[in-house]
Amino acid sequence: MKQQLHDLVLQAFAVLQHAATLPADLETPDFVIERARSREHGDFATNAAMLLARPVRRNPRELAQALVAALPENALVDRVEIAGPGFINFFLSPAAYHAEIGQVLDRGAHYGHNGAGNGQVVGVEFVSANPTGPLHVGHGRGGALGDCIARLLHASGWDVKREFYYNDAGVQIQNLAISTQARCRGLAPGDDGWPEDGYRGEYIADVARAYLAGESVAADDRTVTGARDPENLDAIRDFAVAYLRHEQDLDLKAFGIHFDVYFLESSLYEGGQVEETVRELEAHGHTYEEGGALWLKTTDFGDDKDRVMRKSDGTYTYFVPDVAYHRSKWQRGYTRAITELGADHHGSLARVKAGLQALDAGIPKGYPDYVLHQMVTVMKGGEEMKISKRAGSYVTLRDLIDEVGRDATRYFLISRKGDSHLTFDIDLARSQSNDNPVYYIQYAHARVCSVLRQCKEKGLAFDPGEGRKHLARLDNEHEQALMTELSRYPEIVESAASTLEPHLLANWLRELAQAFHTYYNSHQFLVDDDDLRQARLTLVTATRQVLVNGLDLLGLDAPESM
RNA sequence: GCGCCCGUAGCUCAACCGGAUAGAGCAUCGGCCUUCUAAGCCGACGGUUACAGGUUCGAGUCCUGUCGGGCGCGCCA
Repeated sequence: MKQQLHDLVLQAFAVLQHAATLPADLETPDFVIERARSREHGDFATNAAMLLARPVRRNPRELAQALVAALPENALVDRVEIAGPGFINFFLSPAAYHAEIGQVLDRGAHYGHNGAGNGQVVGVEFVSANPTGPLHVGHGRGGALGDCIARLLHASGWDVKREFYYNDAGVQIQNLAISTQARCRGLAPGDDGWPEDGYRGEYIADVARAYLAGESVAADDRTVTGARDPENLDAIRDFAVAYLRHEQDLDLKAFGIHFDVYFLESSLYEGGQVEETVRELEAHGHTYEEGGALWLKTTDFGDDKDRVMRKSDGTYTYFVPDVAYHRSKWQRGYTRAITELGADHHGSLARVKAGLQALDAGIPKGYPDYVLHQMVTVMKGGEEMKISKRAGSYVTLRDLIDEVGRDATRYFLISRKGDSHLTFDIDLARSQSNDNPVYYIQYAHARVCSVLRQCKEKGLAFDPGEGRKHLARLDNEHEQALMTELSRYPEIVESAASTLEPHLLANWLRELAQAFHTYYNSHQFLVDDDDLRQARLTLVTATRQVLVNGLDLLGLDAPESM
């Protein structure tokens, strides 16, 4: 709808230029078509005339008159009004909405999708937790965000690759190995001989038990069996990494997330890509030696100070493999890359971007797109919840899923903009009542299903193909409100995808559900009047389709009964 | 000290990359079940968008400054 109106205004603009009402060399203003907020302003409005006013030095309302007069006839538009400082308000015809209902039914699961991505490859990296413990709430937020972004981009015509990157070799992994070894020896946190900064969570004891029992765990296409030997640190490390990766896989599965690629940091070293990256940076003259270390001149690319790449002991700082990793994304054909991280890592963004630019490899400026999320505070019984039994020092994703279920967890983590802190209220998320937006939305879907079931049981005729002929019977305010809401869906998907902000969709779904519930309470659908019943059930069927589509983009179920 | 993010109703948060009278939910108060699921609906109350300037037809949104909160500033990851 929006696009069609946009085209109409463009045509009017061209007409005025042709008639010399507007200068022929005038650039088309960057006008927008937007939804009118109140009913009296029609369905859509454009600011085109107000934007023209300045360059041509004429009264905006006068220009609006001219534009309106030049608008081509179109079946979508009933009438056009000029209002306020020069807004052009469009009042759509009922037929415009009926056609949209037809679109919903015809396109089905694809309604709302668009081709913006044009089949290009986009790599979406998210979660990327190191295998040193169960996933925590922050990973959950990143996971829900990344997964929904991936779904939105897929629906927008991108070829999406979901990627999980993890460090399987560094200092933290060594710490994991030592901690597990201590548990193997029967030590507990606080005991003499317990490693300083060792991982204190109870889960480490589980790893040690499994290792000593010689259990086998499968992760990342390989199976590792516990060697039982408490002295073999390498074997312990291998086993612990596999064990915890397996655990994380279970967490992710329970959360409804899958990845196409698991990328190991160690592979960058083994494949020589870290070395290559360093050589390229040196070859392009963006490095220098000082104090026995190798530095990268990241200040040439917007960082606030230069960074050490290779320490004087010969090892690399962590950002070098980060650069090598993102270089590999580019080399693997990801014309676009999205990296989802906790906001506590925002300090590394500038240097990774700088490193990529310093490669002079044709990587676009600004690559990759970073999406950050702020912290999550978990509240329960009016108090902040900080610890879990298994992990000790933090609330795990599994804790949340166990407490409130997968759908509520996903919804609550996705429903707020990433860059503000999130308070996760467990009591609210658990409540199976009108307090809970997840159930509110799903209940709308279940109600539609229930109505359609009853229709069948009562032996009443209903066929969407037939109902489409009678949509003109939908003439009350609640039906109009619902149709208007439905027609917004493609715009919401487009907007959420292009801004990488799934919360727009989460919030809108609530509005759609509300429009449906209001309608449900004010009008009977299963009426005796055949044509009217067919029309109403057709509208309700279209509503169900859009609910299903929207819930799916958030990774939520659409239950048929509740 | 420097950098990034945030500050909107009592609480949790929206506000379509500058638009018209700033919206929801929760909480509080009051109504609606002999009718397709009351996990629902309707209504009321609630605001100087932290503060002060600036930009323009028009600012919660952009710019500057102040205050308050979070995070980051290592030859740690």
